[in-house]
Amino acid sequence: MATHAKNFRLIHSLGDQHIGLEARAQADDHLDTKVWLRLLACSTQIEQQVRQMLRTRFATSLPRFDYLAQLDRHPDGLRMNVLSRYLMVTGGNVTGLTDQLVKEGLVERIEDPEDRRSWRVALTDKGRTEFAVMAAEHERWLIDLFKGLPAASKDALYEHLGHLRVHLVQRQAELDAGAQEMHMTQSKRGK
Amino acid sequence: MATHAKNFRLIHSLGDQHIGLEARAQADDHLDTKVWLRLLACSTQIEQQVRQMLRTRFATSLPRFDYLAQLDRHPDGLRMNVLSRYLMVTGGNVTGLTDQLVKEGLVERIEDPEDRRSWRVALTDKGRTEFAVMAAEHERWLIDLFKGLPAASKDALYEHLGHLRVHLVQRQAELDAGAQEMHMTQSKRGK
DNA sequence: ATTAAATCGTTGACTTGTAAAGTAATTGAG
DNA sequence: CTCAATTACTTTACAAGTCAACGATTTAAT
Repeated sequence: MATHAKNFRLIHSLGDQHIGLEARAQADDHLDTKVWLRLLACSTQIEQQVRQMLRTRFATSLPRFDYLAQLDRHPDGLRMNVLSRYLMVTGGNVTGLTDQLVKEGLVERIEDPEDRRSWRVALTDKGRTEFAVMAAEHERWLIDLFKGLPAASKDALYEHLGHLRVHLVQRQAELDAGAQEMHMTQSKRGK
Repeated sequence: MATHAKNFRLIHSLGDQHIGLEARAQADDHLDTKVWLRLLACSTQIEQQVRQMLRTRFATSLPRFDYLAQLDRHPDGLRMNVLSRYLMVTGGNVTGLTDQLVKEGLVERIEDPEDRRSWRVALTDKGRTEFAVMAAEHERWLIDLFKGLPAASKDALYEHLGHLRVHLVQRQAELDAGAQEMHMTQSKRGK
């Protein structure tokens, strides 16, 4: 059957040198590099599928979905500042997304009485309702995507990605601290 | 010391509900969703750092680096078609990147005598030389980034991400086959 | 109390990505 | 052989991200 033949060719190709972004990882690459490329390949592939589904099913995008998801966790709203850190994007980007979502009536900007520079963004009722629908379906997509992967693999991935996450946050903090240190010594040099 | 205090706060916050994109994963989310969000968070975080380094050290970007990396693996060049699949981006995007890299003299378009629709792109000598420098440093960054993560975690990640990758390719093939099937039955409906 | 520095959100110029439509060349069914 | 479908790349319009510079406000050092 055609289906089977195609599957076979694709699966078999995993034994070869070419599997997308990972192609550049070969025997001569360091393990760290190989882990990173494999991580990136998995992430990109899932991302593409989720993006596609959000577009076709809800005429929306992953960044918008992530934005709403963060606000959904914070019924009192978030300062744009904080939101940009959670989303791991720059402030300018959050400004743009906020403009869109406000225009669509899913989100509102609320003045912060304590700091007049600052805005707080929060879901509107409409935003909360629409997000709930999308989130439910989003979860079904993922369950379907992972269906057939052994539970042990999922557990192991969850576990070890957790370690990696902690490690990365630590490294980031070390870097930030180093930059901070450098900045301070530079400031005091004039004394 | 300020450094220590800052580190402590950041690391400690991992026990709380907020660690970036992963914030939206909580107890009520399905394991599959949590694995995905954690994967995405790790991937994004590493990506940001690599992007930053490529920019400050080499005034270039991750997409350009990935593009050159693919060509470096293929001394005879690649059809743009194939390259876009390896990079997991659309053809239009490859056209744009190619234009840039050709203008910068890192890459050349070569006519394909067998198919006049088609181009083959390959590294120039300059491109090959410059890429070698970047690739070496890129690897050092990653080694540094992963330094301190237990080797066992790296191995486990590499292993399990491999399973995930195979699984995703299979699922994708099933989807494609399904779409193909549907397309065929539609075509034959007129018979 | 003054003022320098840091912070908050916005803006603008630019890059990178997508989707959809277009052009040109190739393939294949009848 | 012919013509319809497919394929390869390009183009266009737009979404989403970056960085750097800016005005307004707050913080903090003197």
